[in-house]
Amino acid sequence: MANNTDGQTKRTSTFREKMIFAEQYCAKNDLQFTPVRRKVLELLLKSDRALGAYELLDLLREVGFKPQPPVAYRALEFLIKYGFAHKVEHLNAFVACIHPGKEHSPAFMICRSCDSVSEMDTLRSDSMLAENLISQGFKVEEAVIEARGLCEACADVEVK
Amino acid sequence: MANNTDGQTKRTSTFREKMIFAEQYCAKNDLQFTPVRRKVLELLLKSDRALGAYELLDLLREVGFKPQPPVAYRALEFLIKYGFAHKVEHLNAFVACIHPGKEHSPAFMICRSCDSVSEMDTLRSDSMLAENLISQGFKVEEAVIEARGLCEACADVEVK
DNA sequence: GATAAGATGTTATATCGTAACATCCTATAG
DNA sequence: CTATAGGATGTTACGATATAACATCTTATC
Ligand SMILES: [Zn+2]
Ligand SMILES: [Zn+2]
Ligand SMILES: [Zn+2]
Ligand SMILES: [Zn+2]
Repeated sequence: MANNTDGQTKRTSTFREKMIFAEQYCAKNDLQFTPVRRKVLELLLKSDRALGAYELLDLLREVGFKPQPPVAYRALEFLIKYGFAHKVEHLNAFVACIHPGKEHSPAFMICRSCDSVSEMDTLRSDSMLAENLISQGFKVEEAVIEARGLCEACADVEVK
Repeated sequence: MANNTDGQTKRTSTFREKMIFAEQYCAKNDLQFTPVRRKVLELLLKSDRALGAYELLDLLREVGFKPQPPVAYRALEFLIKYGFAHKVEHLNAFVACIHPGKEHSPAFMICRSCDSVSEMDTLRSDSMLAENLISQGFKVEEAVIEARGLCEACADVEVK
């Protein structure tokens, strides 16, 4: 989680930074960062797994909302549209973006053992892929890359 | 479709080759290439779009089968397991593989205008991606790449 | 306080996918 | 020629994911 001495602090800090960024981005662009939208983003940021829409609905109910499915889907639609979250197609589930505000197509690493989902740090995959496909006559506008396998921690455990 | 003088012939030929390959592969490996499985593969091969499971069910009914959903899903499961077809996650739909028998993770180009789905010719994307992610400590076992954009034909039309 | 735009509440339903169990079909063994 | 076992299919019933459509509320602006 962190390469400083206190994982929790590091994580909380990152979480706060992301929430503040979303706050400011919305203010700047006349977008309403409403309670449901804020809470859904919070829940996604706090999870290291991708969360399904109905899972989010349950979590929202636990904190006092009484939402029907469209509420979750609309919040997710907003977060995805403005780059705060992504959908992981292979899981029909959703994650917070690790670098919101930067134009990019996401690439995910999904661990089959612990179900963790992490977004690639680099944005290189975009250009790699685009160049490759353009040579085949296809004009890429958006791409989804989802790799399944073992995360570092789970690979270490499986050393047998 | 073809760079010979008769697109239909070329396509039919490819279609036949793929069916014969499946036939022989199943015979060699003690797999049953049953009527439903054969028909589903035929339908996928003849389509340039990805087909949903319920769409396949309708098509099967048109040719005399009377299948319930599990029938289609089981045929697809078989075809995917042995490399004759892939699922396009972004569409919740299925396509025939263009190079069955070769171990690979598929990469798709999905046209937003005509809905055509084509699989990448090369298998390079596999190694590209794996190398990239391994450097981040993730061991890729399988990957899904789905690019959305414009196919060559539709890009030409949109020249405005 | 009227108006309009956007957000949310609510119902109902569409779409995608699977668990579970019955039945059939085809080997190969006794 | 049964028996029995495995794989394939038929069938019912449901679970999980997602959206259409319309009512209501909130907020900002005029
Ligand atoms: Zn991202
Ligand atoms: Zn893991
Ligand atoms: Zn393929
Ligand atoms: Zn096209």
